[in-house]
Amino acid sequence: MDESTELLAVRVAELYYEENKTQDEVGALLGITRWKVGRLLTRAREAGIVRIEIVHPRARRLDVERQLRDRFGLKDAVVVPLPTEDEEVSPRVAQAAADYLAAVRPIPRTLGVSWGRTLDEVARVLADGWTVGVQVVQINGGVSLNSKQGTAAQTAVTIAQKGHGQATLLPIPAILEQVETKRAIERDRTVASVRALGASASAYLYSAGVAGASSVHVDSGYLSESDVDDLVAKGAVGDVVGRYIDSAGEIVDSALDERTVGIGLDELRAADHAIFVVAGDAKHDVARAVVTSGLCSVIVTDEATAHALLEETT
Amino acid sequence: MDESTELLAVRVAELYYEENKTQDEVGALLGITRWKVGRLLTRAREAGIVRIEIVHPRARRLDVERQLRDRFGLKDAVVVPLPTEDEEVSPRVAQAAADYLAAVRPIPRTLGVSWGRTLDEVARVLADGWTVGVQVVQINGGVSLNSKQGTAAQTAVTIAQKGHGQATLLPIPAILEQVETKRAIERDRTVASVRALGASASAYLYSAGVAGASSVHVDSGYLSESDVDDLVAKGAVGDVVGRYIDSAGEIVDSALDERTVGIGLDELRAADHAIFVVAGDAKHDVARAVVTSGLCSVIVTDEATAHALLEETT
DNA sequence: GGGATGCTTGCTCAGATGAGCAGCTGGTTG
DNA sequence: CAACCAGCTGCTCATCTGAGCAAGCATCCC
Repeated sequence: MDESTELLAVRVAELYYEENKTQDEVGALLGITRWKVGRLLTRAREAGIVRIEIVHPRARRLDVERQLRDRFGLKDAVVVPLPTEDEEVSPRVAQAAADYLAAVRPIPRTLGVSWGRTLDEVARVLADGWTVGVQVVQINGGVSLNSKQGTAAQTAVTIAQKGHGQATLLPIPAILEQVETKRAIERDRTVASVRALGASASAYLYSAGVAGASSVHVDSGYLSESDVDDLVAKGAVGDVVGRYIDSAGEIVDSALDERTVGIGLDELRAADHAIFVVAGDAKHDVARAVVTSGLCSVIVTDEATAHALLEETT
Repeated sequence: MDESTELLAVRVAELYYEENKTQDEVGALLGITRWKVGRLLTRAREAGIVRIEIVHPRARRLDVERQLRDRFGLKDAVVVPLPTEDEEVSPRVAQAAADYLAAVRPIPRTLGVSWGRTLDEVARVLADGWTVGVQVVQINGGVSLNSKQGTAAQTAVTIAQKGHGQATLLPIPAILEQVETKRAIERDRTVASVRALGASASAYLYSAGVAGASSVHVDSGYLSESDVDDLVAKGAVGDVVGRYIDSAGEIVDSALDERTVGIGLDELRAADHAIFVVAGDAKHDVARAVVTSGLCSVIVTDEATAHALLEETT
């Protein structure tokens, strides 16, 4: 588009969009036909001279969502735009996840949930009465070894209460010290029944953690910093439902994995609705591992993460 | 608009504007009628959820222009939007002034110009061949007492050359030390004829200076800093074609004014096209004085200045 | 309780708009 | 020099969209 055409397009756009004139009127005013006006408007939009944006905390990026679905064979994707100011992204992603959860059809009777800061936020912003009579099951161990115990249970309970249903907790440590202890616990009738209920869930909601010193597992005392360093050295990028995976989505340390209580990755991969919620720049690598290895069927994330996933050379 | 309506409006806007669906399709997709879709779109635009902006260095703010015209009884107004990044406004305003000048109808045969940094920029960006056979006349004295002599002449000459016409200069100081000298000079046949030509111009193009230590008059040695301080003490807000005015647009110091060579303010007020170009936050006060006292019939400025003018309580 | 009021809804209809087409123009190539 | 191609122009026609209207609905006030 040469300069004079561009300038004309600007004038046309001003009269049409800011002055609310019809294309006919604009044409008469500038001495051109209404068809030319229409064509100039199209070109102005394509050239980005006219920018139409939807400014709302709960807006979504449908084009990016489609790309994610296509590229990774996802059932669905929800991408939230980045806030303009120095606002946080995680509340927006959490809100989007809550909205998505409330809109899942068929309505999940049984919902398997993981825990963590992200899911906590989701539970908090979930609308009261988002469904009726849901059965929420915790899918991985979540009793903390230090002060912050209870948040894992809190997440599941909140989601259940707001869905006018009930929560079934898995009140055991996420990672045990001995394989034998883990096996013994899993043989326990109560625990086994919770695991079975979890396995039968029609939808799962979970997030991921980054492998590093700030991991929740270090924080809550299941792993030492050096344990995590070892995992990273072996290629770990983060954890999903307590299990550490590498960039290909494979278990990094099978011995550790044997001591980890909760749903298996294959169960997630086989699930109808495996809703993966992830926000923030630190989690791009884990997110990529999860998405490329088919660990989720639905992703809820922010635009920056989505672009990071898509930029990867195919 | 309550929350759920707003959320619906966001979804509607996304599908309509980002996915390019028809209102009918959007309605079908969301289970509402197409009329409701249309109404939601209107409300979304009104509520600012959908923001349509025209991003172009030569875009204008027609709504603000209208307000300026109405409020101050101007013949015309050109308002340029503020650049988003840390770009300068003055090139944009200069470009707008050049565009405006080239579009003035009837085409001015004789154009009176002032000088200064702003007009210099206008001259520089003016399109070659913006008109044919124009007669450009300098309307106020412009021989500098120090190094930068020639820029005043340069401005007029450039505008004339690009308009395939010729420039008539006023090669005498802007302000003389003695009233007698000024009178004597004005009696000179050559000077008088230039003044007469200037008075007969069908359009004037000029800017304004801020009264202060950084004034061009101090810079070029016509006035000392203390002279300007005195003027400010007497209420001067700035100068127009070399003459210092107060916020009411009145001459501040008639003795000084008597020593100032060039067109009189009344001649500007009487002119058909008195095009006033002003950019930058520092000049809001002078701009207000010029505009409220009828010194210009056309203003070319930036959005910030325009808003400053309009905010003033009536 | 009854009526008035203001808001929303679905509709008709006219006006606005985009897709597609044939003719034209200007520049390029053999 | 003629043929060709790409891009632009003005047009028809089908579709899309907004204005305006009457009915439905909830709310408020006496």
